[in-house]
Amino acid sequence: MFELDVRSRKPIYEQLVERLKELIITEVLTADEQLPSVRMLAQQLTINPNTIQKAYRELESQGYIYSIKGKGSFVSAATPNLNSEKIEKVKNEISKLLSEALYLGITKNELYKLIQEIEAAIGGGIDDDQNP
Amino acid sequence: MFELDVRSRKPIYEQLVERLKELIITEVLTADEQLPSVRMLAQQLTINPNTIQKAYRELESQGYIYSIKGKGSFVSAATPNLNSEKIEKVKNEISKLLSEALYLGITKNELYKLIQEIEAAIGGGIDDDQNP
Amino acid sequence: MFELDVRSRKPIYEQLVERLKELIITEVLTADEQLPSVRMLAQQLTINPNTIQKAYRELESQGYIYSIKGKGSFVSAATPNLNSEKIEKVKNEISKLLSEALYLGITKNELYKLIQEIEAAIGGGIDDDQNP
Amino acid sequence: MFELDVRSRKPIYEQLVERLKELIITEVLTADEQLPSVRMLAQQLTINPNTIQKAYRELESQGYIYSIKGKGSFVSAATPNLNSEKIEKVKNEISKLLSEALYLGITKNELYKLIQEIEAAIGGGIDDDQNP
DNA sequence: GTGGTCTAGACCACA
DNA sequence: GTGGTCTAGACCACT
Repeated sequence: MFELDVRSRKPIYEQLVERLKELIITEVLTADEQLPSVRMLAQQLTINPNTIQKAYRELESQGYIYSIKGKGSFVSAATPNLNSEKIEKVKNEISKLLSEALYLGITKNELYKLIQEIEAAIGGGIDDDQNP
Repeated sequence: MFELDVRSRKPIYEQLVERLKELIITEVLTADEQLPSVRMLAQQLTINPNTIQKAYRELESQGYIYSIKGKGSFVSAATPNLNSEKIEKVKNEISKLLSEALYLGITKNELYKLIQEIEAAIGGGIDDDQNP
Repeated sequence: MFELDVRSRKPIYEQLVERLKELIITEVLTADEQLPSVRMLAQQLTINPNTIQKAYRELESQGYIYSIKGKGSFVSAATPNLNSEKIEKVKNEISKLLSEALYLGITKNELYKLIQEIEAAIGGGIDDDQNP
Repeated sequence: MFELDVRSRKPIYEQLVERLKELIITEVLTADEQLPSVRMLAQQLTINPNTIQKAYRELESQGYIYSIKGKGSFVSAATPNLNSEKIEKVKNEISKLLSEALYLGITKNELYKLIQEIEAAIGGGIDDDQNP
């Protein structure tokens, strides 16, 4: 479920954050569902509990999960901390990657298809703007 | 020409790599054009020459530029290291960002518009599949 | 009557303390009124009795309630542990929060309004210096 | 400059965050000023560097400072990450404290005076809404 | 049992 | 030199 690459340049805790975000966004993990405990996950992945906690803390500050002392960590319901600043940042990142993609020879059609696929993967559970 | 943000979390050498990629992709820097020398650029940007060199090395390994000992660094002709592996990687990154964007509430239409804009900025120079 | 947010970072017992203080301050709970028993409240809120007890102990040590063995817990008559030390502490906390508020862009007028509102909610029962 | 209470219930790193916020808000530390390095401060306060870093990281995620690998940590220019959600939260905290203050016998006038003082301490450097 | 804090000490990446 | 990541292990607070 969590494939970590300990050799990667990307820090382990960031990989964890990414992976968990993904699971939350695709609703594999649903609202208020309990996440594996810090210690258990640490044992399972054979990494240090502190590293897990760092990931969980980051996810919490980004609004994806919430942690309660003595009880555990849980998935937040929908919308994370969304301020327009963050949205701009994401758009900007996408722009850069898209232009690189086009330069590398990925066609517009492929990109459109990509969006469709992603929407299909997520959209299922949520009412989207498909019926304006 | 090179606006570096010393406050950014992103390492300066990475910013340089990104910016130069951008200039190459948008064909502001054209094939076989000579890049400013490491020393000159370092002096101009008042940053450490090692940092410039690291950026150039990175661009070379990604296939965007090539260096000739004793002469300098030059822009590669179009298509950099075009292995399918890299394309997959970029697609993957885009997927992640797109799904996060949708989760954050950015609409499909906005994403389509983004693609259009980017294509407009680049498109002229590259043959795309716009007329299938 | 007691709306606890199990998702909050704030420990449940602290939420209880806060809520009970509020009820006492706004005189919903009046002097010498009996508080619900630890067990009843625990059952009603479906939380651990130890948690309730911890809250009651805290309120007692702060002078808001008093407990009589074998009889129960009761609201103290007005003025809790009114030592100047505590007043200084509260003032200090307020100062910090106010300066952060101003820094975040909340205007003085908003703060004044806040004070007015709170006084309106409480004021009736306490003699204030509103007519100097 | 930094008076830490290692015995306090409040975690050391939180005390640090508070204190640094205070220094930034009151403009003792000004925009783009360099903070003491993680290691230096750790040595000076005789606490573990990780603890300092935790504080710095928290301040960064709240938008008060920014850190650059290899260079140091610096005070952000003015406005931190201000979303309306956070403002509401601060207002709420203030409300609670104010009502407790009034209950403890602090008068409205004292509170007004407190606001004036704080404004004086901060306002000096910034143009406030005193001239509408 | 849960999460959270802190330390000591190692090693990496950046400038 | 700077910040950043990670580990091993201790101890605390909450339920």
